[in-house]
Amino acid sequence: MAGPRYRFAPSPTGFFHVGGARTALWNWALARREGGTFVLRIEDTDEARNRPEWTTGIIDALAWLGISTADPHFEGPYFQSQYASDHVDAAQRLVEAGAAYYCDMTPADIEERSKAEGTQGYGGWSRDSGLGPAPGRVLRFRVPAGTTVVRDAVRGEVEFDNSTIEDFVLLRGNGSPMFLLANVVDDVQMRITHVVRAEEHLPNTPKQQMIWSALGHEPPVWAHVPVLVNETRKKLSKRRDKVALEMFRDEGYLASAMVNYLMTLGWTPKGDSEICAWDQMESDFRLEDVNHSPAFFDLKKLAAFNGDHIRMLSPEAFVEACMPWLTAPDVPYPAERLDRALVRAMAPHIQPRCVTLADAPALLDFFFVDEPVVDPDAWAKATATDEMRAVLVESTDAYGAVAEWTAASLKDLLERIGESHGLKLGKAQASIRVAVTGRAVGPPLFESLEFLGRERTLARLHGAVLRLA
RNA sequence: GCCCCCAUCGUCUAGUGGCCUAGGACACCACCCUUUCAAGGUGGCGGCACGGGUUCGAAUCCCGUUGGGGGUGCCA
Repeated sequence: MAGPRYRFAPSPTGFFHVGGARTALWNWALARREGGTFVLRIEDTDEARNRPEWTTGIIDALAWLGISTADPHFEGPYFQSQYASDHVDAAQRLVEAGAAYYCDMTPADIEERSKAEGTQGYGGWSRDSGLGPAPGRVLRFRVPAGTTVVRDAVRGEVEFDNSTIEDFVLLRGNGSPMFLLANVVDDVQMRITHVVRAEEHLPNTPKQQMIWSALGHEPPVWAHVPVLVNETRKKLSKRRDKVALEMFRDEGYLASAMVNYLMTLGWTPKGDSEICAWDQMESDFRLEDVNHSPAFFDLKKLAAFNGDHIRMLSPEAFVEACMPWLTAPDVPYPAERLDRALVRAMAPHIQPRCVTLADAPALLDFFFVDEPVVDPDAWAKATATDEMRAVLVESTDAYGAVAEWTAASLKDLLERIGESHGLKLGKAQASIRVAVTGRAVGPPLFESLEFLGRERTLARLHGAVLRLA
């Protein structure tokens, strides 16, 4: 496919970082809207190659976000490790062009010498020693005098004085290429036109840009987007923070909500609402509009987005999305007891009560268990007074004799019984609710009773009346 | 140390010299609605880091200070 080529280059670590997810999404939106290509290049290491599940994890996570390998705009995955010989070849060309030289100083040598001279870092001491390649010698880039200007789509022009950049290492003493070199060589070879990545890479960009030039190519369009931070304004880290996308997926966050939240962290869609569909965001997203400052990854706001997106689902789609949670191993009923039609009927009552899909089972499980597990505190509160107990007993009798088993008539009946004891509906329904569902809170009671059915409701009420004695 | 980036309510942001007595969203609080809990509705709390300029006029432009973050490895 012609058009711009955006590359996304994650390194496999066993989980997919939410910050990486946002960068992927922004690249994806751009590549698609501009009729270009999203190039996935896995920056694998030895460890990653021994753990293929790390790579499939990345692909799965991208797919969950809607970044599909089957899409015509998707290209890859490539693996950096496959191109190691190209990296070394490129380094050779740099030597021939005089843009790189060999250096035999070890880190200890450098420290000693800089200490002696009272300077900082490597001073380019081997620049003109004319050393050839040999084991233990590193290849360094000969940083030219002058300044390097990085043209960045989100930050504008960033100028670096080359004298502040030391002659960095291209090839290690054992001949293996450094990340910086490998990265550029791959980008050149894959004809990458746009590099959109996290801000932490900005200080290394002049180095990469110099390699691009030394290799005889125009550098790509750079774009350094702000990092995601935690409440202490530090870069999100796996140790302290919840950063694995997979974890959110497994906890019942909707992909659409995750995508919406991530897209709008550091960028705002045109319209008057930040709750926004993918197509809209894809057509609105501009690097130029991305914020310059780090953004706090706010779990509460994510939760709010998720609730909104759950409510936006059609009842059918909601049921479908909930199924994995409603049939999970830890659910208190056998999975085959789940009544999908019943869930569908209850869906409008369940949706506004879910922050995540994982909340659904607790709102519905009383339908599918033989006997609900009664929360003792809730029971005690709901049967605390003589009036409340009387309501439970009388409504059990009345429900046994009711002609029409509908939410409306059940409500009507209970309302009257409650009034005769000076209780409003809110109080009067409490004991019935706990008796039938086991909990003090849940979906609307009378609708639930209607769907539960006369027989099962009455059985639970009789059991509760017995427990009163 | 040196280099780079950043700075609007607690948080995410709108804002590109007059429309700003700074708008929205999340969170929080109150009230309304109500069949518990939610959802929904209405309202409230709350911010341009500081100091100098430029200008008739600055959240917006410039300089400095302070604060925060990142980079600076034979890590990726």
